[in-house]
Amino acid sequence: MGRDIRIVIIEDDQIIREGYALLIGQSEGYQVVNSYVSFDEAAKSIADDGPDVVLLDIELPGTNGIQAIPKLKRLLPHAYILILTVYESEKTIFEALANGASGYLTKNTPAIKIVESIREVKEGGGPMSVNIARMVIKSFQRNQESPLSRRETQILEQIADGKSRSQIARDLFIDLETVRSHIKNIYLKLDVNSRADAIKTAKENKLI
Amino acid sequence: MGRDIRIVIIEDDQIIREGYALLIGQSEGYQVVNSYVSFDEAAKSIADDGPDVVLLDIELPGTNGIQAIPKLKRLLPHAYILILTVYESEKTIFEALANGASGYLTKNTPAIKIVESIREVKEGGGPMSVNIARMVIKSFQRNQESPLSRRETQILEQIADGKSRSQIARDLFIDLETVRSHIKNIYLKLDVNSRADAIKTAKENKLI
DNA sequence: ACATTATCACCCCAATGGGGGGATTTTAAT
DNA sequence: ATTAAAATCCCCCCATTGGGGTGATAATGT
Repeated sequence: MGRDIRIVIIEDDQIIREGYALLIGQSEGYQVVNSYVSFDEAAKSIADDGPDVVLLDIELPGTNGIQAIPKLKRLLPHAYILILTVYESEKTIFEALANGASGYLTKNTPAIKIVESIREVKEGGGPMSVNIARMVIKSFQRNQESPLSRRETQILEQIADGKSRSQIARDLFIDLETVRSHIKNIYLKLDVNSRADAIKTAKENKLI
Repeated sequence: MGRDIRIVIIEDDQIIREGYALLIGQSEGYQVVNSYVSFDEAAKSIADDGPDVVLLDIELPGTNGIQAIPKLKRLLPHAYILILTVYESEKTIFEALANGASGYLTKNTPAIKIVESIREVKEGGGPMSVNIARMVIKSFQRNQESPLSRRETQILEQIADGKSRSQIARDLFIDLETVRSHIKNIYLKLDVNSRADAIKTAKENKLI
């Protein structure tokens, strides 16, 4: 097999930081090359550490973990970033993933699973804690009890794609007035009176 | 602990179907209550089986797995659906999750992992194969080399939310003309000349 | 058979969107 | 310190759109 997986840990809590370092360092094929208490500390020399995987906490002094992700990406274009945190808010998770994190583990994750996830992420996987995976999957799912009919949902999707009434009419092979009528009914059902509000309400209720 | 987890398998390949049944039936706390070769077969009596978890294949004769998900949901509002398939196309995965699947495993998944995933899904988790998780996470990630500036990206997001120029101007505390100017530049950079095309191009390239 | 859904019609008018042509200042990177 | 990029703002034009009313009729499905 190849050389050790090089790991850097960024975590402000000393106990946790050293705990991880010890845990991972003991595992065959893993090498903790450095660890930092903050991103701001890490920024100076992490490029020289040349890690394959960065274990990153969210709550950090100074630059927080979310903000740190794109900066790390610039310093280490080929490294994978694995979030390891107690934060479980939907917003935080999606921000982390959108910013380029390759995995998201919560701190209750068993030690073996953490070590395993580091390998997984290096091999192109996307490790997630079970609760995180649930939230991620839920984010894909539509509301089953939508008040909108199929046609209305379809038209609302096109509206969310920025299409004008006439474009929608052309695309669906129906009359302009029909589109208008559908949109009116959508507004009625969602209790809104503009495209923007319709899209907002629809997204909030996962209708589209 | 509680009673056994009740499982129904829908899978057209006899070897695989019986293999799963045997594998899962042997595990402590798991009970395969029935298995079917297609959804159309299952539809008749699956409600009487009262499963907690349905293992569902995608490629099925008649109603395919994707189409079957919402129908299963109606027949079994409280059951979890776990996709177990060889299909790994992005479209299929997202359709399955959007339709209400609670997990997505590929058939190369080790036997132990399958059994574990059934429990996980019943406990509210969202099990995924590593390759699936990678695709799901990737779907959240933005294109790092966006040609758009921050402000432009922000404004394009608002456009995708259906907002008018004046609404955007109000929300960002800038002049209407500034918004106009930004939109012009967005159109230039994306080589489009309408909101709809801008949104389309942006989504295709994961700029928003 | 009855309610929902889908379709189409015509009234009005302010606001919008997109195509031009610019300029200036602030910010960031080198 | 220089310079490029980004962000801000200002005019012109005008066809199209979007939203508010107030309807009708045919198709669909439960």
